[in-house]
Formats: sequence, structure tokens, C-alpha cells
Amino acid sequence: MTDREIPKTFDPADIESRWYAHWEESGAFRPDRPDAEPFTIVIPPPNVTGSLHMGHALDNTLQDVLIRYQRMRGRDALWVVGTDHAGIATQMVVERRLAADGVKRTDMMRAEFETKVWDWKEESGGTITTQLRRLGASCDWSNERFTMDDGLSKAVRKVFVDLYDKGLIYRDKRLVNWDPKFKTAISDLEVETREVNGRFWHMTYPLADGSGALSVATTRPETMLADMAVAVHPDDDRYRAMVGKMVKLPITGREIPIVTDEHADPELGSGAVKITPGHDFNDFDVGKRAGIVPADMLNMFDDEARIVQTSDGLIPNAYLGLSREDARKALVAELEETGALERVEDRTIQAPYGDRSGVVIEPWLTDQWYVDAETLAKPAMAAVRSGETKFVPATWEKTYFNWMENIQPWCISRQLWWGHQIPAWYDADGNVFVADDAEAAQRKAGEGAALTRDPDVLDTWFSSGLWPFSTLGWPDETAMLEKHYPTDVLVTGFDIIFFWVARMMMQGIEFTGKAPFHTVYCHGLVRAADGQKMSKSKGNTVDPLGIIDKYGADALRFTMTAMESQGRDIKLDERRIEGYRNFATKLWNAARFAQGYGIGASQTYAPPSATSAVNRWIIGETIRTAQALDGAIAEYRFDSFAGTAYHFAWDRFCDWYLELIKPVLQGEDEAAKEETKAVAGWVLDQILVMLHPVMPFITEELWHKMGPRPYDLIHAKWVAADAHHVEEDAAREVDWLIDLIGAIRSSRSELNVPAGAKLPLHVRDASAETAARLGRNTAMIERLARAEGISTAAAPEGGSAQIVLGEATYIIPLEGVIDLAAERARLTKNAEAAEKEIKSIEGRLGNPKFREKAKPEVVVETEEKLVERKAEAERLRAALTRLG
RNA sequence: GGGCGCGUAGCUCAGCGGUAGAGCACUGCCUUCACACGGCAGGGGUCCCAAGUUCGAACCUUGGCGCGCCCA
Repeated sequence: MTDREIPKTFDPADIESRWYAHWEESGAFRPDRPDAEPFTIVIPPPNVTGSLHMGHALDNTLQDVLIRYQRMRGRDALWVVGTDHAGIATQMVVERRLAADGVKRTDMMRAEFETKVWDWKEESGGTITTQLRRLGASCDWSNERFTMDDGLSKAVRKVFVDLYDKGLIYRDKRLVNWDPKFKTAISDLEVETREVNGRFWHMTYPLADGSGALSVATTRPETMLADMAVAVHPDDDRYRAMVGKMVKLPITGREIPIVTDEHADPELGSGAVKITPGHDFNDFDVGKRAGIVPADMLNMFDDEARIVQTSDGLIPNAYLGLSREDARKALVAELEETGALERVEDRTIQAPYGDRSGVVIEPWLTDQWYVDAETLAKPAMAAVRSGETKFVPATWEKTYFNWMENIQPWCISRQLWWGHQIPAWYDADGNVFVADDAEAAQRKAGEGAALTRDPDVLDTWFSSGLWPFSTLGWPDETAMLEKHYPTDVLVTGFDIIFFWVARMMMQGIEFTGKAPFHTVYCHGLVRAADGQKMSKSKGNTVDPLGIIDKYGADALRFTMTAMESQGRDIKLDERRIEGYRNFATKLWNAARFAQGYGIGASQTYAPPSATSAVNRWIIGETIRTAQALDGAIAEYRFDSFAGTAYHFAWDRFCDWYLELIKPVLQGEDEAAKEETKAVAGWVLDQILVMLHPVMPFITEELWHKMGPRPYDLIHAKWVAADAHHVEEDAAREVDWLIDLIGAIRSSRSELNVPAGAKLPLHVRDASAETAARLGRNTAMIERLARAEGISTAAAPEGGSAQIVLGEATYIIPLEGVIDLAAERARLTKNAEAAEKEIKSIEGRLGNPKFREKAKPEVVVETEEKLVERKAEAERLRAALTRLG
């Protein structure tokens, strides 16, 4: 076997590894095109701890389709790639590894721990980037970035310092979402609210002056240890006399005021509500309205949510050190004993959980760094309103606006060791100096001031929000930045519009003056075949690498592309992947067939000249297909892109064109043969080009198998969609040919004519044009319709199958073989179908309002259709009469 | 409670004003010289329900019913 001969079986694994290595080594992903128009995508950076899952497979396939398409169209296509340092996730992974050796993070110095993380990153941080290569992603690996590398860290420091100087970053004492497992603050977005079965405890709070008592209810009784007030609604008459009096809390004996506040819901419980400003977001606001400043708010938890003494020292020692759960038990028991517990009811409650830790989040009063998101959100919203950035599908704009309009200050400090340490230093008096580095901070603080750096790090999303420009070199004014920013499209899941897209918009506009991309394409989630969300805990995840091993990366990519219909979730059924693997095999075999007849690499970019209808038709179909593909990409209709290419390659090219040219290839007419081989070679090349963005491996392999090439397919020119080559007369002739063959095949099949039987074909009432067409296409009709001789002479007497098509009737004598009843039934069925339609069309045309108001061309079309259908019905009835 | 979205063939989904399509599954025939991971032919749908707009509605409007997601 020569090295160009296509093997009988298609083995994706061999091809994939070979071509990916070749592309990467030859720099094919980033050809030097200094003068070309840029096309730029930044990858949503996967977590450095991660491994490839189906969501990545979808997201990156779509990006690669766009990048490869634009690269073939001659653009200077750049796909910026890299990973995200994933603060909490990475710290967890490394801590777990250390724990296996019996070492705790807190046993070592911070710098030492950071070294361990970097070591881990060197060792296993590349997992996902290796896996992206297996998918075929044509990223620019030569410029691979990491959110913690020097350049990106520099960008982070600059952004922090600048925002601080502009007053858009500030330090504040307020309640945060505290994760007691990881012992860090987290942002609102990292909290998920879950419905859980809880309880509602009703307790009696006596008045301090002994004049009575009131009842309060709570889902978290243990927080009464830090209660600072009881609130009632200002309009609630029941409590009017009590407002301003003091309550003496059970257990602590703390005396707290009864205040009025709109927050108290008269309908809920007794209408009186306990206020714990240090441990509840609503109560924090009520407390502030009641005049309690945050610094005075009582705190009863340590960083692990264990009970600590409040500043007034009133919590009994027995409670100190207890967990939230144990404290609740002990407290409820004590209340019950003293008779202060009235009743307990079951209730579904909404409880906050950390999305990574899975533990209940504690609202906790701490000093943290905040971004003034409200200010940054304004231009970010304006950019979408003005159309500078548009969402596809557009419906996500509503989600974006909805969130942006109600945006809260963004807590960006995290009590972790892994991440960008906040560039802020404090002097002995607690004054803060924000600067790019220690020296600059010292200059600000003045000589001699003893400075300590803030130990906290920044939220990972703070640095990934800079990704579209920090990866291109910002804050330096690099050529890359100049040419490739703003980027073109961001392709991502709708689930991180808030986390990431919104933040890139805010930071991008603030620091570059321009929105980071003109289009945000949001896709859905990849779900299991039954529609369930894939999750490790359910055990229903599908590993993309396993799929690639089994069916090939091209099949997986094709599936992802074909199923992506603008944001709808994808229910992934493995049979679908199998189907597209079959498509790859089909393409492989079509190329083998072509090669077997001496069809090879096309010599021209433009379509070869052609005289036969079939050749001119397939050229036109190719152009039409390319136009449809261009349209699909322009509208981000990935499903339509894949479907169009699939149907062209399989239905048009394999099932019709290759079958129609077999008689020519096997025939004697050398000129016709040469023309056909040239056209077939050209069309096959265009198919490889058109499929390359979706199926890069098999197409590149076949591209080279078909003959010597001046360049790899990855750099081939996209099909020139020049409408000049679409020839209507050839299209009409071949459409007629296909209809005729189809009609003959149908009747043969319905009449149970043995598949192999070759039967003569008689034609009556043929027009001159039909006769000419029959003459030109005899060999094809004979082969594909299993005919033997086509004659305009009258058919012999006796039973026959009759096919009505256009003005002519085609007769296949089946004397002695035909089942007359079956043929009568067939013709009757067809006649009735036509008559039913005639009736419906006549109904419409008979309505004067239709003629009056419908578009004229619709009326004309309808009239033409009526004429056709009537003629068809007449001929079918005539055929029935002849049958007797 | 606020917002978004979805109900079309057995399954998964396109279509979103001119009278219903695809893939898979299903049925029959074919070991036809590229391919059985194939070829040919075929069956299958009150387009969730109701009312309205329109010459005409799966498509637009309103209201139901069912399901999902996001934010409180």
C-alpha cells in the first residue's frame, strides 16, 4: 500500500494524535498573517485543577469551529488559551495532598505553601490543556497564560491600585457570607440557597420591668445569644404600648429594646421578631436603622462558627466553644426547662450553602475589601444597550440587565493563601496604604513606618475579569493588544454570565474604554440522555475522553456542533455520537471510492469547467451549501452548520452524485470521464474544507490522502461562495432526474418487484424537453432505476406499473408479474392524495378575500400548484383506466 | 414573590404567518463491484388546551394546564 492509499478501515486514534502533533509543531494554529484582519477569541479559562468534562467539550468545540472557519477565510485567527488559578479549589487540592502525608497547611510558612502549590501546578496542572489537545482545539499554545503568571499578576495589582485610587475599591466592615469550612469570605454568587426541612421555634421574651412578655419566633434559636433588639411593625397595634420598653433575654439576661421596623411582618408568627444584627443580613439593616453601628454589633461566632463570648460577656460559659448545632440543642433544652419555649413547628426554610464547601454559610461581621460594582455596572449595561456588545441568543440580555440593575457591592477579599495577595499595607495604627509593591507603599507611608501586608488574596474572578486584555499584554501597550482587543466572540455557558461575563464587561470597559467582545454566545448545559444534570455524585457523567477513544474526536465534535441550537440544553445520547461516527466512516469510504477511480486532489480553487448537467448541478449545490454555511456561522447557528454540511456530503454527494457518475466513470467517453473526475475531485475537496471546522482530523487526513498538497487543510481557503456558478437549468434537470428515479424506485418497491430485476421503461406523452433529458441521462436512469432500455414506443399490452411525473407517464411492463390489485391501490392512493390537495387549494382560491389580500406571488404560486396537481390527478386516473 | 424559558413523529430536536421536517428508533426488501458504521423503499404527528387577530396560525395575542431554570 502506498502512503496515499486510503486504508479500508477508518481508525480515528491514529490519525488524531498524528495530525495534532503536526499542527502544533508546525505552528499551524497561529500562521503569520500580519496584514490579515484579526479574529480573536479568548477561552473561558478552565480551572487549573480541572479535567475535561462534557461542558468543556461543547464550549471548546464551538470556539474551535469558529476559529478554524475564520482561519480558513484568511483572518488572523487567534484563540487565546490558558488556565485559571482557582483559589479555593486549588488550595483544597494541595491541602488534601499534604494531609495525606500528615502535614497541615498551617504547619508551614505561607511562602512554603505557595511553593507546594506551584510544584503541584507544574506536575498536574497541565491535565486539562493536554485534554483540550485531544479534542482538537486549535489554540495558540505559544502564548498560553495562567492567571497567576507575572504579567497577569501585574495587571491585577494595577487594577486594584487604580480602582482604590478612584474610590471604587474600599474596605468596609459589614456582614459577609462566611464559609466556616474554608474560613474565608465568599461572594453572594458563591452561595446557593437550598430548601431544607427546618423548624420554627416560638420563644417567650419577658419584659425587663416585669409587666409582661412577648413571643418571638425564629428558625435559628441559638442566635438569641447575640440578640440586640426585638422589632415590631410600626402599625402593629398589639405592641404599641410595649415599643420603647426593654426585654430581658432568657439565658444571657441581656436587656434589649423593643423597636419598630417595617421589616417585622405582622402576619408572621406573633408579629414580633428578634434582631441579631451581627448574624443575619436583614437584622443587620434593622440594627443600623435602630442606630447600632456595625462596630458595636455583637458577635457570637469564631471563624469556624463555634460560640465565642460576646463583648458584653453575657453568654454562659457552658455554651462557649460549642458548634452551631450543639449550641442549638443545648439552648433549646434550656429554654424548654425554664418554660421559655412555647412551641416548635416544622417548616421548610431556605438555607445558604457554600457552593464549594457544601456547609451552611454564616453571615459574619468582618472587615473585607469591596468593589463598587454599582458604579462599574453602569457603563457595562450601556455597552449592551447600545449594541456594542450583543448576546446571542438575545434573551440573555435580560438576565444580564436584571442582575446588573440589582448589583450589590462585590466582596473581593478571600482568607486564603493561594491567589493574588492584596497590595495593601497597614501601619501600626491601622492606616492602609495601597500600592503596586512594598517599596511604593513604604514611600506613601513615609520612612520608618512599620508596614504589614494584608494577608488576604483576591477573589479568583477578580483576575479572570481581566482575562480578555491581561492575556494580550495589558497594562503594557503591546502589538497583540493593539491588534486583537476588543476580541470578537466570547463563547460560554449562560451559568457564568454573572460570575464572569459581567465582570469582564465592567473591568474591560473601565480599563480599556471598550467592551471586551462584540458578541457573547451563550450555550446551554450538557445533560445526560434522560435530561438529568450530569454530576459526579449521581454517577451519570460521560467522560469526553472515553467518547473520543470509542468514536473519535471528530464524532464528538460533530455531535456537539449538531446539537447546539442557540442555548438550549443538550441531552446527550451516545447513539447520536455513534451516528456521527458513522458519518465520518461514510466520508472515508466516499474518498476511498473516489480514489479508486483515479479522482484526486483538485488542481484549481475555482470550480472546473463542466458541461454535463450532473457536474454543473453538483458544482451549484456546492456553492449553495457554502453560502448556507456562511449564513449559519454569521447567525451562530451551529446546528444548521453541521446539518447542512452533513446533508450535502451524505445525501447530495454520496447518495446522488457519486451514484450518478458511476456510469460515466465506468464508461468509454474519455472526455466526459476527465471532466467528471475533475469535478468530483473539486467537490470532494470542498467537502473536506467545509467539514474541517467541525471534523478537523479526518478531513486533514483525507486531504493529504487524495494527493500532494501545497499546504495543510487547516490553512486551505474556504469555499468561494460565488453565485455565478449556480446554474438553474442544470439544477432543474437533475432535480427531474432524481424525481424520476425516485418515483420508479417507489413503485417497484411497492409492487414488490425483485430488487435486482432489470425491466424496460416506456414513456408516453413526453415533451421534447423530457425526451432530450431522457436521451442525455439514459445510462444513469438505467443504472439507478434498474431499467433496461428506455423507449418512446407504445408499451406492450398487459399489466404494467405506471408512473406519472410532470407531463409524461412512464410505464414498466410487468406482464404476469404484476399484482394488479396492488398497482391499482397504489395509483388510487396517489390520485386521492392529489385530489385532496386540489380540493384544499380550490377552497383557498375560491375565497375572494384570499385573492384580494394575500401577497400576489402567493396567489400565483397557488394557482400554478393547482394546475400541476390537476394534471397529475388526471394522468393518474388515466393510468388507472388503462389498467382496467 | 419577581424574572426567563420550554411543551411539534416512539425518543432527541429544527421550523416561528402560506397548510409539517431532520437524526435516531421502527417496518419491508437488498451480502448491487466505496461503505451492512451500508443501500433502497416505507409507516408514523387533533404541532399541550381554549379563545382571539388574520384571506390563512405549529408560528402572532390573551388565558389556562404541565415542566424546567435563575433571582429574592
